[in-house]
Amino acid sequence: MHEEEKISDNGDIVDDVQREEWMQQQITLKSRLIETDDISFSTDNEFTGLRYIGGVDLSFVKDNNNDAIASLVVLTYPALEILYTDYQKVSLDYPYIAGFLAFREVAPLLSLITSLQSKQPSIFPQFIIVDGNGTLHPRQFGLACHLGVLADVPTIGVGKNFLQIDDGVELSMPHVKKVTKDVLKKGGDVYYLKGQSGTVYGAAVRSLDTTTNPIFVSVGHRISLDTAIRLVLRCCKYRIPEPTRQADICSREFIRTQNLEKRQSSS
DNA sequence: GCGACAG
DNA sequence: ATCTTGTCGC
Repeated sequence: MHEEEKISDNGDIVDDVQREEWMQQQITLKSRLIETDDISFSTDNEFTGLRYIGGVDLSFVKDNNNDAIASLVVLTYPALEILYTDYQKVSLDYPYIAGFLAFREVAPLLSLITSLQSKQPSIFPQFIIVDGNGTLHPRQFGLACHLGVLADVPTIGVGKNFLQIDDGVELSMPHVKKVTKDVLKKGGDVYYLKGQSGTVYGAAVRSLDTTTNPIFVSVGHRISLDTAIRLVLRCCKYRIPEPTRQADICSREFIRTQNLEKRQSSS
């Protein structure tokens, strides 16, 4: 019993063949990726014309790796008030594997987006912040890119932890961890994550003066890195930008009420 | 070969 | 991602 496969609770297997196929899909879809501003509002200081911002996230039920709550919220800009929330209980098909997060999470998120599109197109978000990386990825095609391309909507990737990329010591975990603490001294400070090849994958950003740990911002789709960073900073009331923070709160809240119902029905 | 590894 | 209370400080 010696295997290099990852087996999820529902029996699906991810072997080297599957990985290879997924890698090809990422490379193929990447040809459709747009890394420049292709948005319906201005990039001036006020972001004139920007009114609706989306956020997506998944939360998990403890003791169960396959069942999750996917949520989508729409906030107003610049007030950042919640205008719309939707969530869906989903059962995931594949386990989490670094570099292949999209194959686990993209389907339910896409479903929430298309649902909003048909239900209330008038408040459809002008971009969506995704809980996970975009081009800050070994093949420069993380979840935020994947979702952006499939939905054809501008997206920004925001990760809470750094994903190691194989492109020189500059992008090694220890180096980034050190430099990041050294360079990011106040809210709004930015450190570009550039590999030995010269590629800029994304940036470590300090959200606020009051928070030390950076967030990792990268291009998702149809937004340049610098615009993405400016937008994310405008969305930060706390370390995590409001769109994904509210989406996270939304799905956790649902899980909490589910647990309460269980207690009541079993007692 | 061994460890690292978004959520 | 999730398991988890208090606690130190502005």
